[in-house]
Amino acid sequence: MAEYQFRATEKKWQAFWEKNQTFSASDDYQKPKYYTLDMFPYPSGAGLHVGHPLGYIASDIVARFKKQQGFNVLHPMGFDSFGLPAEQYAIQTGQHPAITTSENITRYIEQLKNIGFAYDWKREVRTSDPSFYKWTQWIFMQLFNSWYDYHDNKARPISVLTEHFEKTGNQLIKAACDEDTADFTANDWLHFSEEEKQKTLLKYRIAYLSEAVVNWCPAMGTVLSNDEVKDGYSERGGHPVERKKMMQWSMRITAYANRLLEGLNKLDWPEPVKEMQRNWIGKSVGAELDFQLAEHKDKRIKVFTTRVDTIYGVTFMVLAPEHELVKEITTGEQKEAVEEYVKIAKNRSERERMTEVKRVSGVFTGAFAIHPFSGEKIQVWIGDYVLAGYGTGAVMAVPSDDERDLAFAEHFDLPVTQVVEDGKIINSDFLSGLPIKEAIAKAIEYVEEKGIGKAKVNFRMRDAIFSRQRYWGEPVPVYYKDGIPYLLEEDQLPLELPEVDKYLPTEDGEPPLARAKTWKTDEGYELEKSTMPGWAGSSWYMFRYMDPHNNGEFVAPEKQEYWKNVDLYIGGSEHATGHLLYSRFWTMFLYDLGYLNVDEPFQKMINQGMIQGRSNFIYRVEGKNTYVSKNLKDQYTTQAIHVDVNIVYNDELDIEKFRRWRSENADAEFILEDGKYICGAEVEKMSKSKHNVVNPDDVIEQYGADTLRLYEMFLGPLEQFKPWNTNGIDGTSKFLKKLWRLFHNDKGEFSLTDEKADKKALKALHLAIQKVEYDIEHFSFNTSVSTFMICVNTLTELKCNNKAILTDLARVIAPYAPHICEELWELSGNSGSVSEAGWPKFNPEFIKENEFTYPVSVNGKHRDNMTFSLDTPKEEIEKAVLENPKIQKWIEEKPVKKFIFVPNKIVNVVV
RNA sequence: GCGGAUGUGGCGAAAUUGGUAGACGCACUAGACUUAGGAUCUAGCGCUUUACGGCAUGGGGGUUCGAGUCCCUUCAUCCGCACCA
Repeated sequence: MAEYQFRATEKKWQAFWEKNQTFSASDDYQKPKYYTLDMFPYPSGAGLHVGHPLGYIASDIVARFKKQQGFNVLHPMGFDSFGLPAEQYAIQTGQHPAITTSENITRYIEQLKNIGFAYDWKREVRTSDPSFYKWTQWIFMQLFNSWYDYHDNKARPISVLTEHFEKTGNQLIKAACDEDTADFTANDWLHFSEEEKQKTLLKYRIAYLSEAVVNWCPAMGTVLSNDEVKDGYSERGGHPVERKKMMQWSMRITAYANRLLEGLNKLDWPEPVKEMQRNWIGKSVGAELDFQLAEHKDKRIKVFTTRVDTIYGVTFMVLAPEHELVKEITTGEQKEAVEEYVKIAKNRSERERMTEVKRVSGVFTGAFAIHPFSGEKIQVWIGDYVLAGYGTGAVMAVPSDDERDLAFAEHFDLPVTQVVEDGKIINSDFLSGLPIKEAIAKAIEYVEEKGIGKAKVNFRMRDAIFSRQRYWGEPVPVYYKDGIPYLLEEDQLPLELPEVDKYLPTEDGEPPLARAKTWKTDEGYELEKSTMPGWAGSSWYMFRYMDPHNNGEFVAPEKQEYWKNVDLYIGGSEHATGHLLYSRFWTMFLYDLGYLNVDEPFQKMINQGMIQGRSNFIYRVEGKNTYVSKNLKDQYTTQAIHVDVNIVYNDELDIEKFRRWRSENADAEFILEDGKYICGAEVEKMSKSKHNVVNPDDVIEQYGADTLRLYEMFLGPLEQFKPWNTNGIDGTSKFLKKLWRLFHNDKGEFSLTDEKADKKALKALHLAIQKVEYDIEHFSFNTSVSTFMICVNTLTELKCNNKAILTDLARVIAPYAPHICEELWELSGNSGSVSEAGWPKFNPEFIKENEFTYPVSVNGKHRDNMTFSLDTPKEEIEKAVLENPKIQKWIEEKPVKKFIFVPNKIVNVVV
């Protein structure tokens, strides 16, 4: 019998789709649109493993399904191709990252095409391509040229701001700006020098230059992330790292904090991701208070608190060691101790300081502050549990009500005053007796009246540092004149990466771009040497797919208006606070300036779980080239060794392949159980060194792309993390063979008839149609595969060869297993792609029952099944049930208390 | 410490509104067929019991005629955030 030839068939249809551009999205604005997108991958040198396509398969199913339903589907793929690995490879080998990256992308595309995705490859984008990053640079220019107006709550051109300055100075403007921005009048502004004007504007620009604290590694000449610093030394190389202030580009994302928070409510996203973003933004409502210092009447310590009501419980204050007042207020006898403490704290990374909760440390500055309410003198300490970067870098300590303050007070024997009892304020003068909420309101009122402080909303989120001292990223389109940054002209974009001799920083610590022969404008001005971070390109790429070849705009307005935003976004939840927040920020910004008609990039999102590796082990008898099977290993002293999972089947080692795997295995000996060598197994991350990487190409070679697609979906719920295990794949492979046989007779000839359709067969088909529609709506792809299996089994049993039913079946399975369904569709006498054949209409008539088999219970325990037609009245059912001897047996002549009858569900007799 | 998730056969899992727990698949067992295949088909497959039954969704308790599902409590595993004032 002719079996299904998956290799030839899959290649045939992949070529067909490519030739006919079956999945190219048209700009047919009459049709309803559907935009489904995968988080684009970074093309790593290792290629795709079997875990990568999980989310891609899910979105591909949705894309194909929507296309069959008549939507104009946009389903593109591209590459996030700037990044560190290519740069590090370049440092080691001298190969230009562009070459490495392009080779990796070629491999990725081959692998992706092999799986048969319905991507519109004509729209592919690469963030490292100058035609793409031209627009990343262009967006940076818009960010530089804008400020955030809190009055209208949107970004506006910087020209509007300068007009304001010319008329009224900066005092009437509610704008997002640096903390230290001084007031000035229109007259002041007019008399500012060019330099002063530009420096002032920098404090307002959304993309701005300012000093930021970074982890600086002098030996490597680079900035390191918190992650790369361990105990004050670089993770790689072990060089000392210091916290250093550097001029860095930043993004004023904090201006958007409220909108980023509010916007979450209208998004159809997984609740945990929204929650993570809410926590990251970290809005807290409270007040900012000024504490006057006892010895320096002109100096004040500003604190932020959410609990003004506990003000009478303040018994001391703590400053971050980096706080600017520390030096000024420290008294002579405390000077040495304070300096010592500051020095130690400086060497500890932010992460360390935040991690070591239990270690209480601090030093008294010798200074006192005056309590603004009671007028008492309270001690001012420094302690590294207070972070310079959050709030004002100082706290009013309320040890009675805050655990950390209490630990500090107990450790240093500082006073504690109880101010809250049973949710009411006590020992607090005019606040005493009030519930917390009312006390907060009253205290803020009082504070504002007295000019001690004001109500304030504080955010945990900080502005995002945008500079990277790296080579393989977008150059920043900025040059410097007299130390002031200016933008290039638009027609100078893209500002392409220069050639450099090495991809390392220079000896004096400048970024790699400083190595370029000329990194200057035509007028001879120095260009910016840092590059943009990885998230720059990925923050707007979803709009580029709408119009990927446009050389005059990042996207044509009419195209963006049609495609709007992404209807369904699929990717990992690890991007919850990075990529997903930055893309929302840039989208809102571009919306404010009128370049987009949506203010959110991704309407709906789901997170696919990661697929982990499943490693296999063999057990080598110590000192010998002998391996013992898993269940006998306890009889020997053994050493577990990772074995390539690709030569193990259902945990049984293929000994012949093992002998060929490595030369030293050729004469290995084996101690078998039941004639087999059984391997151990463990779930670990997929990695080359653990020999547990499964390449989709190998699975496809052996089973076909359709089997891989079905199996990945069948593996379990999409969102769940799960180990890859090839053991179950035979099931889906068998299913496709059965599907093929359904269309063929015993001799293997294709044979369908036009005989009248069997009712049971119609029911089986329509149950499947209904189920698939439901499952795609609910992202429950695994149960759809089960439904297909049930349907095919039923139709096989019924010996169904009705053409109408089976061609409909091919249309229903097509989104999941497109290659085989295309072939069956064609064999059935149709031309063109099954993806253009529409979606079969679900008819509830075919699955309608006229009787129902009820589980009959007594006191909730199932005792029998009874079948009744749907129009049987309740009384008749009750009579029949009570007369059923099997039921009577359990009632035992006790009186019936209640008769519960739920139509189409259950019958329960309570006695 | 805070937050989130998850816990169901030998394994992956299903159960949409509280209504016959374990669909579907893997593995396993027995059988059939055979140009011997990692093929196909049939039957069985949670535990326990000769059987009728009884017991089972991490443990304990509760609500309900009825709980994997709701509530309380507890344990375990995984993930995220972390002195956030």
